[in-house]
Amino acid sequence: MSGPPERVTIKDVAARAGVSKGAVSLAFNHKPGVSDATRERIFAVARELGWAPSATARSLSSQRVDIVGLALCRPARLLGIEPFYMDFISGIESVLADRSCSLLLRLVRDVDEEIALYRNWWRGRMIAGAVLVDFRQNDPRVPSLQAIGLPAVAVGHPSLTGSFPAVWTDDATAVGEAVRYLAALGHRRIARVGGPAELGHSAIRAEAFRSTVRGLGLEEGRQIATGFDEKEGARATRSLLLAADRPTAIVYDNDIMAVAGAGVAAEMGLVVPDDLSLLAWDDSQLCRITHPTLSAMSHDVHRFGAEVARVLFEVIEGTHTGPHQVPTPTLTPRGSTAPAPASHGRPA
Amino acid sequence: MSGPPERVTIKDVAARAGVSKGAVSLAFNHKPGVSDATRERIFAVARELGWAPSATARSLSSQRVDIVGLALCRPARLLGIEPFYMDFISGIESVLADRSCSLLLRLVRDVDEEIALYRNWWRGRMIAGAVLVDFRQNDPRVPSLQAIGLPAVAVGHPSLTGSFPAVWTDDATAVGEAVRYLAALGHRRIARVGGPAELGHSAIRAEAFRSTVRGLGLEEGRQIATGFDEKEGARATRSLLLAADRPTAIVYDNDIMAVAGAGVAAEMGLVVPDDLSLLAWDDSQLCRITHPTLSAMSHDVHRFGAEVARVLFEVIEGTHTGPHQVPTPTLTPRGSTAPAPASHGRPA
DNA sequence: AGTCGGATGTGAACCGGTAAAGCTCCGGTT
DNA sequence: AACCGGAGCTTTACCGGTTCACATCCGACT
Repeated sequence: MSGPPERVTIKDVAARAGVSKGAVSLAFNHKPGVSDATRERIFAVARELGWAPSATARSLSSQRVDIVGLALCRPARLLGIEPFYMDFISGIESVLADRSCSLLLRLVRDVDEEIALYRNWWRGRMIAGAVLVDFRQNDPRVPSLQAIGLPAVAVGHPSLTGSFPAVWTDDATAVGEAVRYLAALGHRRIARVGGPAELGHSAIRAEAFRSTVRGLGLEEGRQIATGFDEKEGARATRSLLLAADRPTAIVYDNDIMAVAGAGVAAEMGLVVPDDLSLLAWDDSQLCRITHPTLSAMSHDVHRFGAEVARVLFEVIEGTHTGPHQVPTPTLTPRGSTAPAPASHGRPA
Repeated sequence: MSGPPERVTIKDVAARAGVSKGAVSLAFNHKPGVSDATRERIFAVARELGWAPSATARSLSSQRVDIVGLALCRPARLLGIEPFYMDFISGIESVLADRSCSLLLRLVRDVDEEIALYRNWWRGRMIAGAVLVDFRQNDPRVPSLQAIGLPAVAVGHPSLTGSFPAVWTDDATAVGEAVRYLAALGHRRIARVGGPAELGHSAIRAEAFRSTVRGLGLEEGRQIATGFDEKEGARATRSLLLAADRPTAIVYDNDIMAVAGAGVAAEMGLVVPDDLSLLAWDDSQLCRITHPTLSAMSHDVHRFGAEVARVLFEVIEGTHTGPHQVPTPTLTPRGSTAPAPASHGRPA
């Protein structure tokens, strides 16, 4: 009956409005060269026919694309639960939407797959640029992607991101603040459950933790590197709490592990925060649904994403200036941190 | 120095390989018409020059796109924390990746924006099809998107999705199972904290809950509709537990609200599961990081997403057959459900 | 010897836009 | 009267692929 869809093109609009394709193009791109009357007429016809310019054709001829790419490389299981990314993505989107640009998302298994993907996307002119996350030390993406000239913004400390423009938070300072806060509460044995050792920011935080602890003259705090998920967070916590000289406070590298840690504490009969203080990172709703609520190093992740997107556009347009630091995470005390228990208290 | 990027095109490859554009195209699409020797040579040159066909140009001429769209309409705050979507998306991706197809993601504020977005994407030939989620009763997307002929697969009960092919889980049966399980544990006053009333599956679950409770001769169970987030989940739980005849078991419509509910119970001095049983929905890691762990109606969300993607391809290719039901969520008992407390137990 | 047919390619048209040059009026200058 | 400049369009040449009708060559068959 209706046969193939027979979709309407610029030619149909032009014919119906009694003008040339060029005129329609000018009108739709809000360029001078057509009178207001004609412009109106063209729009009316377009509306009537239900026409919108083909993004494909448009970007073929204009050599511009309004899609940016994001590849996420953590295991799906983990991505699902970590609130960080969705919030981050929504921040990116908030900026993209203004420029009616869209986000191409792909979950990949490893860095090689990620590099191959970006290469295909870029060479295939599918994306105008990309957002790179989860930098490791000597990240292989830096040379590979720089070689193909992919415009990209890197989320991570400038020391890790090569010549890609970086957007980052000052994790070192934040870790310092966290430790000083706990020390002020009288804690002298503080541990840290960190992310994977290869991840660049893990190393930065670990080093900051070590130096702050030392600077304050606290006991050398144990640090455990994990895979960022709840299982490893629980295991690390258990290991810390079973040690003879168990810590009175633990700092976590994300909120999932902190929640899991709270579960372990409960399971071992320790009362949070009386017996043990817990401090999460990447504050999200997750920290507020538990009982007690979790103190955290908060972070406006949405805004972070938005800033990343803004910088990406600068890169794409070639107007990029310097590196961009976004506000340092700040401490949000809630129910999971309290003065150290008396027996472990600060010596007079 | 290097001037503009000067990206390599099919013409460069053809010239270098000493053949015509057409030959290169044939070779790259694995079509007959070029000898093996020539094909090899072309591939070698392409590799040498770092060329990949432009997706833009390719889809302009072939009239096909390898991108599918997904618009998510819940508030970002909520999306971030709800593990469901990331898991769902990763399931979709697992199928898309095989066909080297990508996912275009956008977060929207409301249904109108969503409709406008899909319309633009489709008319602009940006996507080959779309995944529609969160159906409401008399969903406005059904007429609007059907009118523009968007190929799409609907996630939701067929009674809600109009003529869009549906992929759904049998929520009614699952709710029945949940209630029967609790009844078997001796609970006679069971409540339910549901999602937004407008959402189609909320209505379906509510009705199934009502009829199962009635069928088993239990007390009429209170049901509260919420906005799906942790605040409302907590509030609803509080309201249920403060009532004179408080329930001995509560069924939640997702896992976030269940976790929040557990927090409220703790805050009110009720011990889960001794005083109160809780049952979550959309089982995710979240249910395993709390203490006690949450019993839940589990659901292979990843596989669900994969099935959705498969059906979408059928729709796009016009080979779609019947509606697709994926396995009904099954009960996964954990630490948050137990026999009803004696004082509320089943009468002899 | 003549022809048929498959394998291997070529060339040009086309997809649906954009961009830049060109053409036409038309009022205002010189 | 000849000239100019700008507003308002039209024409035309791309963009980088795909596709299809048509050339060419070569061995085989009658």
